[in-house]
Amino acid sequence: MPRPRAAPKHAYHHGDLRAALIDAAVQILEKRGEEALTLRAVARHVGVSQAAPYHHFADKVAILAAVGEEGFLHLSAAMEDAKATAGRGPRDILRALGVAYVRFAVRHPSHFRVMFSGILASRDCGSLHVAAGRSFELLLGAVLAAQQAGVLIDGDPARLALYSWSMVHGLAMLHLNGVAEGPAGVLGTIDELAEGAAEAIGRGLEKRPV
Amino acid sequence: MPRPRAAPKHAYHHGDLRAALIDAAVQILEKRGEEALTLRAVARHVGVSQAAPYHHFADKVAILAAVGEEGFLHLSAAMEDAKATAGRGPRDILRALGVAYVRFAVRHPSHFRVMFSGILASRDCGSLHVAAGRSFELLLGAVLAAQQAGVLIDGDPARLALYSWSMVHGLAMLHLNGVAEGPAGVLGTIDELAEGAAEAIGRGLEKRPV
DNA sequence: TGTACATCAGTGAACGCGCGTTCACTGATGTAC
DNA sequence: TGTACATCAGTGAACGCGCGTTCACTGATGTAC
Repeated sequence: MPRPRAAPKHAYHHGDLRAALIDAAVQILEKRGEEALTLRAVARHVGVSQAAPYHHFADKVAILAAVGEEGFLHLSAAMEDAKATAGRGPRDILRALGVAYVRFAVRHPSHFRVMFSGILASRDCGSLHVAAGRSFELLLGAVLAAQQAGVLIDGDPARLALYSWSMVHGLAMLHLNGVAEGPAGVLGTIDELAEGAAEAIGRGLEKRPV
Repeated sequence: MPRPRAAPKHAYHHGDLRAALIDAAVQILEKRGEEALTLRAVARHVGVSQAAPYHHFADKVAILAAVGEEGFLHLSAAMEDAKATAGRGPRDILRALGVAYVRFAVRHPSHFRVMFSGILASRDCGSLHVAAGRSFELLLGAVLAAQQAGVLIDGDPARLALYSWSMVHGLAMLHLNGVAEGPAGVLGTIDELAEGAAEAIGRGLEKRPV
């Protein structure tokens, strides 16, 4: 995203402090973990006074919600992308969506963790919920299309979508916790595992002749 | 006025403070969430001085690790139980294990969250890792048995176990975040969803004639 | 074009708070003799 | 059986710390005239 104007080096005004604060929050999470995320640390990271963030976020929860929302927006974009470049069939699209989901989680672990840290349970995060809903609807649309094409079993499409989601969400979470490489040993790259998981759930939900 | 001898209602020594502290930690997590879990709050909850926990846990991480370990032990027990009371076939056992996993998560959400909060990544938690490993080996054993019975596809059994695990883990996590009832609408009880998910992954990994 | 002024986005100091942890201590308990 | 004593498991006070948040302020910016 091109910034409108290169800010003078030591301007009193930052230019786009809000975005910088969100970036800083993500970087702190990435490098030092959830415990280390404080509003003061965020302000320090950007090089701004500790009171400055309050001009952009009401409180600490608000900046976390912003990180989560950004995450869901990126996730939706990644899924749209996957859909656009996937193979022809509705099953190819579903598979691609699943793989894209895991890839997103691996590439943006801090966003991902915030997205599912319970922040969704907070009230007054309308735009967060909108962003999250959009991701789910993308998946739901793909399930519906596959059902209409007759390649997926019948039944509540939201339920099938939830199963697909659960599959890749679980893999992503276990991977992020290092457990996919822990007790299970070396099983392959996360991309391979994601492909395999998407294949497995696709197979589990496909319609087949009796 | 002669007072009756004060009954030793409140003994100086607690009896089993360690266990009481773990219980208190779980209850605080349950009622007030992760943020509220402090060693001082735990001590307060038990009615003991704030220094007392240090006779049983080296630091705050240690008590979390203890909660996690307890969780994995309970999970293993629940899985053993499910295995023992499941139907005859190896596929029935796998399904029962999956359902038991989700049930455990729903019934012990605080334990479950701690178990997968990244605590597994901490060093010096030998017994935690042993307990976690045992759960995974239970699942792995069931996968192996099913493969040997010829009802599961070939391939690295650890990988198939990871897929099964991911399926139910994802469902449990999404449910705990309230998202399984959120965008997806009312899809049924979590038990029904767990059955469906276990069925789906079982179907996805089953061996079938070409 | 110049200027007064409202508004915005920062600053720096301060507040009260609860935290993790340590310390010297003391009451309770178990055991050797 | 009684007792001295080591050990254990508590207490209560204190430490330094960093946190979230608020406040009165001030420099920068945009705009109406």
